[in-house]
Amino acid sequence: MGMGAFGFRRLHSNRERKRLMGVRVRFAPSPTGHVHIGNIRAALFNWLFARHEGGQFLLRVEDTDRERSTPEAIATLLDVMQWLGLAYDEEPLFQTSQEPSHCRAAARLLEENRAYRSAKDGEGEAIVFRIPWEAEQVPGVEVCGSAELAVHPDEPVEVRAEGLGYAGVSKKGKAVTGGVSCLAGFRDLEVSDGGGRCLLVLADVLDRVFAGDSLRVPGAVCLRFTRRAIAFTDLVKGRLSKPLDSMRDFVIVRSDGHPVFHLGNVCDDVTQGITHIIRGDDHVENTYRHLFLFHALGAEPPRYAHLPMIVNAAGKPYSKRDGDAFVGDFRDKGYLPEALFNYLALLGWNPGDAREKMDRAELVRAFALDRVQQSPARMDPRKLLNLNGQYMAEMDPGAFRAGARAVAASAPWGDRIDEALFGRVAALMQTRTKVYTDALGWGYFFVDTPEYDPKAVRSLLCRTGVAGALSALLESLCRVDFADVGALEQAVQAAAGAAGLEPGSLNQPLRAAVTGCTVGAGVFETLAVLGRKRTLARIPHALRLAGLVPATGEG
RNA sequence: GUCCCCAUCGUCUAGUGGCCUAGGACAACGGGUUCUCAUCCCGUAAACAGGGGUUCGACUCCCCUUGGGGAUGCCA
Repeated sequence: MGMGAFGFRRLHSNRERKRLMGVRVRFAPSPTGHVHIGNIRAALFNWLFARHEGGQFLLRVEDTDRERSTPEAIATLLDVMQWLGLAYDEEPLFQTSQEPSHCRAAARLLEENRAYRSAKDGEGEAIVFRIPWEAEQVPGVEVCGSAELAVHPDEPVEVRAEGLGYAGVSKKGKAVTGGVSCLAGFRDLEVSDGGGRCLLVLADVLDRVFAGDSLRVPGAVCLRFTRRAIAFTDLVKGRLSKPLDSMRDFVIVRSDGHPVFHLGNVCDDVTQGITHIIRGDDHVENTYRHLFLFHALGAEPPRYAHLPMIVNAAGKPYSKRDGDAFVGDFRDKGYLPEALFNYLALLGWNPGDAREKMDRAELVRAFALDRVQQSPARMDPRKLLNLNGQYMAEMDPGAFRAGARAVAASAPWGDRIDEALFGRVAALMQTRTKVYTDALGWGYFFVDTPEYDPKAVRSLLCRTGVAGALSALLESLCRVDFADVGALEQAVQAAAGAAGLEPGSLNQPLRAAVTGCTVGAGVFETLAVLGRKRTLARIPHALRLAGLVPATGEG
């Protein structure tokens, strides 16, 4: 509350802090294939969270896998995001452009002795990040108490700066060689043999070991140490932790000089000022490591929210190789982005009430990470189809027509579409359409002779009295106004009545005769759209097909 | 092997110790409305993985088992 410069500075820094604390999230796909449903769902949750919080949603293209990253994959990624309405703020950051900065960070870590060079398998020297021995300085690291680990005496315990190597004991008493565990996992370590004699006290040799010495301790059966763990509170899973003795130092720069994912990812999160990381829970293991990296880089780690995976019909998580889960395929199959968006939002999240059909604004308003599910979800194509049908039924007729028209263009009859007629058909079919590709079945409106379903022809047209009634109907239809649905209905009912048929019982046979199939919009509306010419031509054609009147030259 | 995570109808889910005789949605099935289909309406079937605790009381808390997934890469 002071005055003058001090007060002003305070105000300024508060504003500055507020700017820095505004929510900034990112979607960080690697463009190595088609974006699948699981990825895009993560993007969507990031987007919803950012919009709900009034924050920023950033895009980062993690294209450091130069072998497999392609410009095409980047293009489809952007395309699909735009289609789904996942607009990002600021310019996308391409990770490869950050490589110099990643390398500088690695150099600094090396200088500060937080990382070291290591040659392995004759691959040259990579830079490896060390889980710090002084781990307690890292927020989230806690002491769990003393721990004991049985080791197999046949294999020596190896102590090196890179970590502790030892063989565990399997249930059957065999030696199981694990990898090397980071030294930081074994505070106060004492190695002892079967007689309980202490073979080694780590503290006594620590300086030597970090200086490069490596020790082999044969005949050990027990490791006694103080266990430490790294913990964090996940916004969806709650408190998560992992003991350090189950971790190992990890490579941050390959021997070819290129930084690896862990370094790049963390550096970019720092430079982009990311406040919340929302990603698939296949990343929780990475988080434990990244927490150490953030600290070593002198940065505050972001909050984390790990989303459960979306699994396929077989119950397996979607992978980049699962072609069938490519988001773009849903567009091609005739789904509406709004519907897919809505459906995906409900996969692993719910608003806490019975609402399901929710538009974007509603989802943004309702979205909260604490209502995200902890268990994996399986995609249900039938529910998506149902939801899509709801959206289609309610959408703007002009938009529906345009969408259906685009799909119809790829039909065999797509090059013979009368636009005015198409408009009438679309209006007629909209409420009963589930996906745009349903329009592929509208061909009978646009071709001279539709394809007839033989079963329908047989079962409907061969009924007693039907052939006669249809022939009689042919006469009266010559005089009916086809624009008058009521008049059409009257004519059909009259023909049925005259033939001694139940009212309405001529409807399905008539439908089969003029459309070739058994389902569709109301038969009189269909007739009206079809028009007199095609109706009059098709009825006798169908009767001939059914063998009810003699063929007259044409097949 | 080790470590981490997860577990309610076929599927998505509600449920935060008594309101649960476990609710909803999609799908399924039956019925009604309608000329068919879709819509709409009514109804039926369908789940707390198993075992131990804790508690007066457990779907809810703890432990174990089982099952699933992830990590354990100089992939991201």
